[in-house]
Amino acid sequence: MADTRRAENHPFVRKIESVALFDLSASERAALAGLPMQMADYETDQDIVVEHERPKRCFAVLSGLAATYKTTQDGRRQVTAYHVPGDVPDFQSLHLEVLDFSICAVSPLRVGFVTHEALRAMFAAEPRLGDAFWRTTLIEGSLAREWMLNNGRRESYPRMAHLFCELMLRLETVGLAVDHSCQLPLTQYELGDALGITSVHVNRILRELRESGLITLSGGRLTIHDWDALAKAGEFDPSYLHLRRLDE
Amino acid sequence: MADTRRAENHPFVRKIESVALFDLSASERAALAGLPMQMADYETDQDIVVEHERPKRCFAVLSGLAATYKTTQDGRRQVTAYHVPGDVPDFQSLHLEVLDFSICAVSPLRVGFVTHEALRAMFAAEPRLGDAFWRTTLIEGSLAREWMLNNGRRESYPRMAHLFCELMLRLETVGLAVDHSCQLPLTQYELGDALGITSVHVNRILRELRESGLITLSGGRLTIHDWDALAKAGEFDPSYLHLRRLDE
DNA sequence: CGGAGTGTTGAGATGCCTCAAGTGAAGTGG
DNA sequence: CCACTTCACTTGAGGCATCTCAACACTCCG
Repeated sequence: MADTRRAENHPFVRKIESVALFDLSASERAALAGLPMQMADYETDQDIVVEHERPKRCFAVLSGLAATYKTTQDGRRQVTAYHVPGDVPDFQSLHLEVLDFSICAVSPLRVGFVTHEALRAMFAAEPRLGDAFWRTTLIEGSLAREWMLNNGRRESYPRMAHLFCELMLRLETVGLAVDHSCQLPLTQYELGDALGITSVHVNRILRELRESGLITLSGGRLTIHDWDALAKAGEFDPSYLHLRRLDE
Repeated sequence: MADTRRAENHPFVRKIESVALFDLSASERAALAGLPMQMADYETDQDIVVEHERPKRCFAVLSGLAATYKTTQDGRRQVTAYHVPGDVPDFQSLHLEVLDFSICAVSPLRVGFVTHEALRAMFAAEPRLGDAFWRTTLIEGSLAREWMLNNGRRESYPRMAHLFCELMLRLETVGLAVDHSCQLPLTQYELGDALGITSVHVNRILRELRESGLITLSGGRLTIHDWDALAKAGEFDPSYLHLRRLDE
């Protein structure tokens, strides 16, 4: 009983259960929970992995927020994804040896490293888990496409509204948001890096959103006061998140 | 001998050989070449699949160019990827049942449909092929991130330069470009949809690129006159394409 | 010959950027 | 406990990249 409970709370088990299209067997659960993980802590703005590295292991976010980003030669930065607890942001390093992005902590961050070797052994023993992890990378691709549409074709007001809807929903699914309110320790500069705009402009749009009564973002906490209005402003349709409960 | 040659020329064999990290065995080659494919032809602007569908099969591009795109509610369009012969643009439908994007022909297009069933059977019999296809979806993810950086953080002149470099290189790897010149039947409107700008602005930037002596694009043909200068203008570093010959 | 789609160019509008100054809160060291 | 620094946030003013609207040219095709 104690073992079962421990497995349920294991980040991998939680993640795969929320993503897989099947119910986990006892042995699959045990395989996930039994993965040898090496813990590590990072402070805000520290990089976990950087572009051009050839990692021999992946990591799972255990607590805190992480961001994948790339930069231009003159140092302009684009965040391409945010990662919440349970995510395995560099999972692709298992198949693409050279990283084409960096990942940094956007808050104090705890991660668990798992060697490629251990993951490959697990997938050999439990092939359905390989499919489930594959699914997670495909969902990340879906988010990327939605970001491209959002950043490419929406002005900054709806763009920001859309991002807040996505983050709130994703944080809710991992229990980090209640009543449309969550910790969101992003600086305005970082928000700009995700939205492709300037921190100055972030500030102005944020004020507009606040004055419209849709949200407040201060002290590292985001609160959505009018979800429906925000979703409408951001043309937010969560189907691209491929959440299981919405699939049925 | 005749069989071997046929297998070599099969689009799946070519694609996987260019992407996989191992050399294909005879049985893997046979499995790929033996996949039952249903051919179909599309005219420019026709959709092959559309958002919210639940396809029971994937398709490979056999000849022509295809584009993945999404639209906002008011009909603004963002192209998120282009697909050259050999690509399997909706491969993810194998694991994500509902499509979150549409794919259309941007030129007369020939595709080959393969049922999910046949693909799954092949992966069960030849697990390494599953890994290789997985790799293709991860490479697509890498392209998506580079596009996000490009569209989010570069102005339209370098942005367009970057896109042309990518397309030329990808078309070269499938033998559709020689001497930095290739068929590229994109309208200026469509280019704008990929770059997140207006067709009017595409026209002006195109003129600048032409007047700088970097490229000409007319009559559906793109020619790069000064590759080094174009790559420099677009800050183009091909490592994100994960081409095998560049990996070593 | 006429119509439709694409490309071209101009002129004015605007969303977002740049630069700059100033506020406020948190942390540090004397 | 108070200067002092630092860093994020805030706001204004002017500039620029890109958009919108509009007219017109060109090519293809029925």
